[in-house]
Amino acid sequence: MLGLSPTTVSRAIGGYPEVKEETRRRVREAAIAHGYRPNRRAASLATGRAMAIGHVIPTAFGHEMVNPIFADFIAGAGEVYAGAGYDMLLSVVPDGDEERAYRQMATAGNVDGLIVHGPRDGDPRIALLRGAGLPFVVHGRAPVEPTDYSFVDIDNRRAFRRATDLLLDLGHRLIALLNGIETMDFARRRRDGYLEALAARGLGARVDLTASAEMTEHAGHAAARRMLDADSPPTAFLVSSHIMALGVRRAIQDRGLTMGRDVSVVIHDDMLSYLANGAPPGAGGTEGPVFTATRSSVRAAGRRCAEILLANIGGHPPQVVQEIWECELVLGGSTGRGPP
Amino acid sequence: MLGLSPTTVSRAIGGYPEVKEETRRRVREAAIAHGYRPNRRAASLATGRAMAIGHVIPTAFGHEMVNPIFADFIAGAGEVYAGAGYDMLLSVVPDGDEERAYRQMATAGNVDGLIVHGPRDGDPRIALLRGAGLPFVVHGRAPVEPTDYSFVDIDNRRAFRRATDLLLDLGHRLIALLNGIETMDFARRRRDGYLEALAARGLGARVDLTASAEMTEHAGHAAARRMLDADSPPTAFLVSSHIMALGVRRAIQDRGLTMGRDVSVVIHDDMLSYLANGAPPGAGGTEGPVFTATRSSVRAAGRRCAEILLANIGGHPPQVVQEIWECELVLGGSTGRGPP
DNA sequence: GCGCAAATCGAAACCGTTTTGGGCAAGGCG
DNA sequence: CGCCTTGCCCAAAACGGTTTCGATTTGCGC
Repeated sequence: MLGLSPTTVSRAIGGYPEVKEETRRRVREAAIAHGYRPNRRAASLATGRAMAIGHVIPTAFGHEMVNPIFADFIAGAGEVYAGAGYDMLLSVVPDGDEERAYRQMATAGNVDGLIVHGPRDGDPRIALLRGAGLPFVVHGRAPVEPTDYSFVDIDNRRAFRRATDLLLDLGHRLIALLNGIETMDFARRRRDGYLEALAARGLGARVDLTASAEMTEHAGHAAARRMLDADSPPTAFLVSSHIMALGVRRAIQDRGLTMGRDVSVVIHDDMLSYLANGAPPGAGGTEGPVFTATRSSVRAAGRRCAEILLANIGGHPPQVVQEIWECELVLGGSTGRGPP
Repeated sequence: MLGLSPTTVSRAIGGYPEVKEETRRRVREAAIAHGYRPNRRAASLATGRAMAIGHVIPTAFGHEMVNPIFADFIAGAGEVYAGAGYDMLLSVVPDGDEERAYRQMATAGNVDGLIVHGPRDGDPRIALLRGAGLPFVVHGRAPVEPTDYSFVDIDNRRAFRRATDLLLDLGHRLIALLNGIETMDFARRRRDGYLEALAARGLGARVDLTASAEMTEHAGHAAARRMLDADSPPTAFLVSSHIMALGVRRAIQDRGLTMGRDVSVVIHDDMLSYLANGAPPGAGGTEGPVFTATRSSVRAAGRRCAEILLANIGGHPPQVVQEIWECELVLGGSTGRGPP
């Protein structure tokens, strides 16, 4: 249309210096006027870069459950991708097929890198990806101390150690732990922190005061109800997720008890956007946090993982970045002194 | 490696008939032995089909909010894509940039179709996509009666009409509506159903008993609290989302009232996997629903949208499929008789 | 006016597939 | 034996860009 070669058009749009400014302007104008945009697939083929990042999100641990933190994590990562011109490729797979999905993404060459979510015991994915030579960043980390890959994680052990210490300091002795499924690394570490705090005061954990389940409202309710109905019920709960804690609160109220007075609750808060713990930032309220919580934004983690991955893809040599974030400990209305 | 041409390899793997069975076997074995997999981008370029579906998920309505129903919707759609060999391309964009994101996906040719989420007043996206000649399916529908595009929606008006009727039948007269943001089509229709039910009994809506906000726990709490503190507070709440209702329940309990006895609540339940309303299927409990609810699985909607879209892409001629699903009305413990 | 560097552009190769249009041998039929 | 089909395979042309290499023009110093 403009009497120019594909070469020049490509260079004009790509911002290369060897085209006259006026030509570039003409090309740009014609492009927007006619809605022309370079075909991503063809460009990818030519450059060898897919300009896309893959996320594999597992669904179901037996049930049809999708972890609600993904929405926020993905939102965070997505912001970064969008800013850098990358696409996000999502693969939703049943829990067992996960490995196949990773392998497929790695070899089919339609992503330049991967984010690995929630590593588990003896997770085969990391070895697999390292073998495939594809850059990746892990959200969380594998149980054995990793040495040579990038990850972003929170200090789960320390967070739950501090939370347990807080409850102990308040005078609680019967502290229940409502954890996620303990084949997941984060749940394992939280349990360790909990046990460590108890042991430091010469206390042992009572088996009937710990539960490990999917982090749903229902599971929280069921476990809390069972414990509250037993002999010598707990006076405090340590709960691994906000959503689970909603079920705990319901169970407490079912029994005619008041949270924060009769029973204390400390949660871990991922700062999900639709589930602010108290007034969300910017709402301008004076309302404090509902739950006392260890907290760390999963959305920020998504952003950070994406940044690290993109840096690893773009800039050589690939840097190994390992970040372990400290959680904030916020005091809310859900904790009070233990029984005398 | 096998002394075969690319042609034959392509046909062997693609399952075309003009290759000897024994050759096909050799190719297959060599492929898995060496981890060969056809490059998706090159294949896409050659065939003209991207083998990917785009989803644009808006973040923030001013705040940094990502709608929690996306996780489940996407999980449903993802199942279908995976089964058909399609990828899912996600674009997370700030609310205003949505249109640009759609246009980009449409013209860059890296998707074969799109799912449009949550259409709004005078939504430009539909016209835009129709112009681009890209197949799409809308989750929800536009306010003006659509004629020629596919969508899957629930009968929001009827659901809220029935819910309101239920509360009226129970003797409630002061019924509050806690709705989503009413520029969204679904929220508009729910309001219509609510008003229609009131009008049918000669009742008008009190402005101070309706609220329209982001569907967060906090917004639900704030609105319910405000209403409960006012003169002649409502005896029942109609709440547009489960999460919002958690805030309502908290507000009710803050006031020392009991949900289901002092104040009734009816919600709309999207059946999110991590937020089962009562015992999730398969849990084997005898516990009934916590909330009385109109309900419809958003995950099923995701599956259905994906099916329709893939059918439209694969089979010609493109069929327009328009489905309006009826919600189930389930009775839970959150509703009781109104004041005498 | 000449030589040389810089600016500007184009031709052609290439990315890794799929698909079209044969080619060649074997087999069936008259 | 010649012809036609069938079975199996390959060469080459797309697909729509990017990039390398080279050509032509322009600018500048002398």
